[in-house]
Amino acid sequence: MVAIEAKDFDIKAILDCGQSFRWHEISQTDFIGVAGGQVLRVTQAGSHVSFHTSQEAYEGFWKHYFDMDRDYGKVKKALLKTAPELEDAIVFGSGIRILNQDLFEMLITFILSANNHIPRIRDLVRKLSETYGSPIDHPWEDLVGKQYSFPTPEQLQRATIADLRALGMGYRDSYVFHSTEKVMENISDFYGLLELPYEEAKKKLLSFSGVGPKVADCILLFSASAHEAFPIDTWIKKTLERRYKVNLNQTRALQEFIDEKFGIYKGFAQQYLFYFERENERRS
DNA sequence: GTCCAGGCTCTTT
DNA sequence: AAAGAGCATGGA
Repeated sequence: MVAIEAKDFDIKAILDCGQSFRWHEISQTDFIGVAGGQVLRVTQAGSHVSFHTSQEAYEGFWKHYFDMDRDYGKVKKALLKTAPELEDAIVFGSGIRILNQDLFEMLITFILSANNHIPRIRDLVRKLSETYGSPIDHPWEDLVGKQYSFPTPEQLQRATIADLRALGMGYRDSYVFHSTEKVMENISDFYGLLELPYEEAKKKLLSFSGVGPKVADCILLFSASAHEAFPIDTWIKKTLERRYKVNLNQTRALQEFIDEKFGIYKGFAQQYLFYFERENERRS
């Protein structure tokens, strides 16, 4: 087990802010989930965070996954400078961190997210993993059952469009199928996206079936540390409209407003706003 | 039954 | 460039 003292770390906020769909909430301070072919349990008591895994696995994978090398105090300070009115959202989501997840997993997951509810996205990702991924041994089966890795491109290529439709993903079946096919044409080129500047990477992602501006931004933000991405979805639209009285139809003007308001850390701003907006609606 | 969801594709102005 | 129709599925 790896125990650390962490600043700016709230496991519930991190795993419940819509960036990952592979975690089980045992309690608000106890989560079990899958990434990188491993199952991890994370428990938290105040600033005391325990990763129930080996030192090697933590250093070699999870530390980067949870973005532990970034100073979120600095991020929040920079955001508050240009957008002081964000304080309520930043305080509320103070422990959010943006995960570094697998690029292919984000591609497929966020294709599935389009025009869909979060619980159903979670369900589809689980079914995909159980059907095409690999089983992983872990000590918490009594709590969360058997766990499976998210399928690799090779594994997912075994699925036909009809297979995918049968899982319940609706019309997104062909998007998933064709995007997987495109990834398989040149896997190293696909993962090379991670090294490209944001604009170039986004342009490439937009050529994938089922990937539009919003989905591309989510993929880049959650797998490529592209914090200049600002995914604009239904929740963010509501927030921007209410807080800033912006005109959502004027795409260019909106983009300029976002750039100026949130600067180079706009991806983090988006996440604080998304979490704040969604959690407050849940309670009301 | 209607509305909507971390929107996209395709067609028409 | 911008706007509109259609889209599988399931929860509210």
